[in-house]
Amino acid sequence: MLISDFTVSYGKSTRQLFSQMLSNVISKAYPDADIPMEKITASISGQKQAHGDISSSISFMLAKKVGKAPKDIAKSVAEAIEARSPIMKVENENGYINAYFDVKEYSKNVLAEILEKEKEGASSNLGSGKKALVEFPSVNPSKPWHIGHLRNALLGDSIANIMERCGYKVERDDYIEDLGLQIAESIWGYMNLSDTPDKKFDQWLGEQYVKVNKLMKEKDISGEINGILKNMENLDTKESKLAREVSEKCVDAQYQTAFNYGISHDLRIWESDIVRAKLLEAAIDVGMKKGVLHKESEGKYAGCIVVDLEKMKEVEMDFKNPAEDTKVLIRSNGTATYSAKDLAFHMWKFGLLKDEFHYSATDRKQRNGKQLFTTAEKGNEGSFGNTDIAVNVIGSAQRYSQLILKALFSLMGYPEQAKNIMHVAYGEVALESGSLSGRSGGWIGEGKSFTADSLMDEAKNKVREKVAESSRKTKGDIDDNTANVIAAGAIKFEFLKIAPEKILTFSWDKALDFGGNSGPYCMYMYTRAGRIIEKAGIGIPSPEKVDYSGVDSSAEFGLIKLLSESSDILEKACAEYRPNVITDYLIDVSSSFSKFYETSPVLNSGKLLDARVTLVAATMSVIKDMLRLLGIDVVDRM
RNA sequence: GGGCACGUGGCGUAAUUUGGAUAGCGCAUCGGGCUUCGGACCCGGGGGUUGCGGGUUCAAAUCCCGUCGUGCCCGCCA
Repeated sequence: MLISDFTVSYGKSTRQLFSQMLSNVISKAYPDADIPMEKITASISGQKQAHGDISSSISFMLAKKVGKAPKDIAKSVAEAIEARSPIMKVENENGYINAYFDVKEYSKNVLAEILEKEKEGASSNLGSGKKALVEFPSVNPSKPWHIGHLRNALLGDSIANIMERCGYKVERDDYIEDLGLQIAESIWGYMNLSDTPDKKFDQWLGEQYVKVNKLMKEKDISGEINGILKNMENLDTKESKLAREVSEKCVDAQYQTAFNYGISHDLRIWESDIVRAKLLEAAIDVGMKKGVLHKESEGKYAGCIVVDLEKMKEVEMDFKNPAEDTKVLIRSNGTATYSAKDLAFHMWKFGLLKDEFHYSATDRKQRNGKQLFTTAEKGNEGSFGNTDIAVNVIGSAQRYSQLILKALFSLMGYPEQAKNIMHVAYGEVALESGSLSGRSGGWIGEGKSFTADSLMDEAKNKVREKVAESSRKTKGDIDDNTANVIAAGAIKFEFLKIAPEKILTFSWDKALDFGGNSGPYCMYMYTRAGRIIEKAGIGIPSPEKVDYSGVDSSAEFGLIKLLSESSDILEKACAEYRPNVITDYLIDVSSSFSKFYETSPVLNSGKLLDARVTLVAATMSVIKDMLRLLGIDVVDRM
């Protein structure tokens, strides 16, 4: 039987085997205890510990039920268990039941599995048969991406990668709000300031936007801007056409940044096309017909279409926030609030409204090689939307509005969809001093600006510096593409290793520190490993034929056990929408590998050569694979 | 006023969702290691009452109650 015939990874199947062994003994010895299988499985701790290779704390739970001491239970259970490969023996210690692996057998199977599935990498069927639509970063088309937008985009991109690997059919969408006030202000500047674009368009536009906002404080131009805003909403006006044109130029410039970072999308969705497709009217219509929304005839909200928040409390338990009991969806002047637009957009996402979009393919190059589509005035039908899960990568500041959205879905009779709106609420990116405000231009900074572009430039400079100072063998030379890959890897890792919900306080020193727990550290271990394989000059032995009986050092077997967890790590990262699960694992694997090669020579290891070369190859495969999930490439030399 | 999130050595963080054996790692600091598979590395030392106070439990960073601090949110802004 091939390793790849296992439906779950070898590491996981070994743990399942242990659960089963425990369950068999326990159900016989303590038939009245009624311990469900899940409890047994949950009692088994991971492989990164000193007591046995895996261990269970189930005796403590049993102790209460059967009125015996945990130690005695553990002893009797451990003695009753019949070992089955790869679990070689089971012992009790302080009430815990510890299993020990057959090192030879376990090593062979783990490495064989990794090398057999080299191309596929870690895998899971968590999402098979389901579609997930991941929306990110949905930046206003009036400025360049700053480091806050970058955090959003990196989270979105890697979550999309992770879900894709878990079997979801993934669509990556970017929602572009080209009809908002910010754009009206930009357009005013575009029409009234005599500047001409002399740099990357998003940068130029963003700086101009800040100028307009300064000007607004000096003289009253808000009337003119409101006039532009109003005209923009009518799609036939020259203001509207200009807004779309300027926005497109800006988004194209933003996507140059995305390209440099290796972030890709499937579809751009324009707010003006949502208006064109009349999604909003359709959504409000549904809401009215279902009696969820109604038009107020008197009082404070006379003339508005609103939803009663008291009703929402019935469907959404967490909904305790609002000070008022009414939420406006359509203003008395007929324009839509953010919540209304969000409702319509999400109904489209779930295929609850007829898809009236026109789609057209762009010729924009993407790093993933896939074609980027856009909604457009004219175009074809497409197979977008119709998702099972909507993953929204949006700042935690918008928790409340995301909650309203979910509650609206519940009220309108879509409880399943409400449950499947996943808000990946990430903490803001803060500066050590000041804020990243777009309006006041905090992102421009003093000296270095806090844009994704300038971060990349700084990181590339740092990479070149590092190469020049430390490398004896690469002659201090590095091509631009390699510098880009390393710089992007460093930045991505740095951002993704912080748990999403935490505030990320940006500092140049930290961002450009390539030592310790960093992307370059993992990449470096990969290149070192590559050189070892190269020098060994025996290719990669077939794991089936390798003799692992010499594997005994804890560093070596520890690494092998760690490698066997990659699919579980993938699944955990996916279920929790937390790429930092993967960065942590990568640090573990990389430092484990580092310890291994410091202590265990490969090239002069005699009989162990085949086994160790195989281990090095498998480690490379896992590092590369996990980095790929984060959107990070490896390099051969650095 | 109400809601949500966060609080872990000097600094940055992991483990909290699913309670388990000695709270893991990086930076900084002190001391070691390149004629031995590339030093963006490794080894060792010092540094923690996991904000505080209670409670539950054989077992609490983790669960419950209270409290303090920080941030965000509660609009006919988006």
